[in-house]
Amino acid sequence: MAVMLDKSNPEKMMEQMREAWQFTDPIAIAKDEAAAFVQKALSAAQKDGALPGAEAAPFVVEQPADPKNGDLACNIAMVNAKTFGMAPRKIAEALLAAAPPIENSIIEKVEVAGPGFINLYLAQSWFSGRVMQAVVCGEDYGRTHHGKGEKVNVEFVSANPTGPMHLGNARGGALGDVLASCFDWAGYEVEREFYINDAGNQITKFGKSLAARYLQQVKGEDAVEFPEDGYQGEDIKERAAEFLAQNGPGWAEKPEAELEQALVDYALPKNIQDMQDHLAKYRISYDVWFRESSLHQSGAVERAIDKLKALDATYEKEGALWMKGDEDDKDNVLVRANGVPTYFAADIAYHIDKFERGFTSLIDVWGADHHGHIARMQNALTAAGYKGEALDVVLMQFVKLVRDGQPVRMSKRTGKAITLSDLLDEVPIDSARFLFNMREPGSSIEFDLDQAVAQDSDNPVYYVQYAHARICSIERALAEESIAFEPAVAFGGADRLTTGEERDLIRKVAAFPGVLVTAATGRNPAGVTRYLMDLATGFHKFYTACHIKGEEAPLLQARLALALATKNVLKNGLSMLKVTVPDKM
RNA sequence: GCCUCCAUAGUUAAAUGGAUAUAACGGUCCCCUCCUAAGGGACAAUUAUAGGUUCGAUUCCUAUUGGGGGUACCA
Repeated sequence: MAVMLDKSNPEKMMEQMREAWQFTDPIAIAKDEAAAFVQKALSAAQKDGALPGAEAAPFVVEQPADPKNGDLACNIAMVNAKTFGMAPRKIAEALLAAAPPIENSIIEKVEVAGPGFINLYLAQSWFSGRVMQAVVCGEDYGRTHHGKGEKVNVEFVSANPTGPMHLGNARGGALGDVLASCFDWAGYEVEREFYINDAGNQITKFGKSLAARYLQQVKGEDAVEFPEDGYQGEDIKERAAEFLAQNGPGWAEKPEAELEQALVDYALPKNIQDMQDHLAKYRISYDVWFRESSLHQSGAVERAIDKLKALDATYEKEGALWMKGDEDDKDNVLVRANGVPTYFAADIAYHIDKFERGFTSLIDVWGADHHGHIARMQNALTAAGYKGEALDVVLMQFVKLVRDGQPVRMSKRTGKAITLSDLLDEVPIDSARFLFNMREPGSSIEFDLDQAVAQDSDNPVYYVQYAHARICSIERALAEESIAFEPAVAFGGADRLTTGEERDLIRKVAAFPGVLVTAATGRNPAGVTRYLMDLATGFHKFYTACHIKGEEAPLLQARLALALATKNVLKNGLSMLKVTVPDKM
């Protein structure tokens, strides 16, 4: 990280910094340096006999929750109390006695603390560097090469095209889309995908439901019985009515199968178009819309079944073809006794297709009700000769809508179950996307409508956006006094950023790239929203404690640099969430 | 029954096995002569129960209690 900077030429200096720091995770680098420092101390202490020669247990360097315990802390002494047969504090002291010099390193001070932690304090130059890094890297700040370009497929929403999308799809949409962004920023090559279930049982049921509604509208409500397991929704009636208006009542005389097919051919593209429109309004655009029907047409489903047969993973019983389960997992039907493959069989073929398209990691965002499907999918993929564990399912718990503290089930306007489209009519997109990503996928959400529509600080998204608007406001106030940002002066003055508020904010700014890596690898974008709220808090505290306008040049420029660094992080973070980034509020 | 996820302030939620368990909302107060008070600050309040592993457990293991989900030739 040592860079020879040309301070006489600000442009060149910025370029040099960018080259040195772009796509790096400063916290990860600092941890590595700290670990190397401890490792050297260990070798030296063992060599001169201060510590026994036994092989040391693995240790970690982490960021303490409270900065008064250092910027970084190492637990090596505690984990080796047994291996070395010594008290942790004694081990830590022996290590520090043998430690290499810290001059010209990012470490400023090291001490033994608490039960035997080695606490490391980072040098002011490290803090200054982090401010400048976030400024010069601009809209790329936060991006890393962590994923090394690995191909990741994120499939989410994949709602049935037989009706409108519901609240679970709203959560899945926000979650999957932002998770995909996290992979992108963390250096993976990611594709967003929607799987359209345009084949199989539910389409048959769709056709029968449409036909029954059509015939009811032609012949009268009581003349035709509606199928018991049919789709009850109003949208089915509406589609049937549209078809009737366009094609007349003549279809009532045709064979039922023909009528059903005609209705599906009419309604399915409309429903798919609606889903695409609503998701686009929700700021989601997919790279691939994959049709289940294409797997049946191309023979991929048959090929998948043949493959499993050939590998002896199946057996026949009572006229059906069964897939053998794992020890804990039950056996499942692949091909029904009537010769029709199950959804499960098509899904196996679908995931094999993803592998064959070159993805090494498959992420599926599913509702919690699909939980039982995970193990059998992974087993089936393994049985078919693929890496079953490369399929990673993010299970999402349910959404409960709440207004005035009371659960809401139906829309006031339509009197029907609330759809994604209803929600977006009522709640700002910014709110919805942010709030659905505040909770971890595994915990159920109480989505508070009052909070989501609130235009004040009750709404977390405004709190974060306000921090950005405040920084823009500072820039405007400075511009009125004809003060512009001067990087060289800022860099020179950055060693004055030593107050608690300034240092806390710098630590948070430096954490951004690592937060995105953790969100991607942990499949948990909630880390990003929480981080942004934390960053906004850090900025608001800095804003209250440290003035910019009116200070003398070096300090003013250094603090302005910190504000601009924060602005870049807020902007990049909110953009990832596809939340708007206002200059003024 | 079996499988699985969950249980933390009044409420909703944080905490890669670490130091005094952290925030928001709600409650009671305080701060605009100052770059936006959509902000900042103070106070009170929490790990379901019983064991175990560990130098150290909200976190891991076992049991119990209480919730969600699954357990179809549905998707």
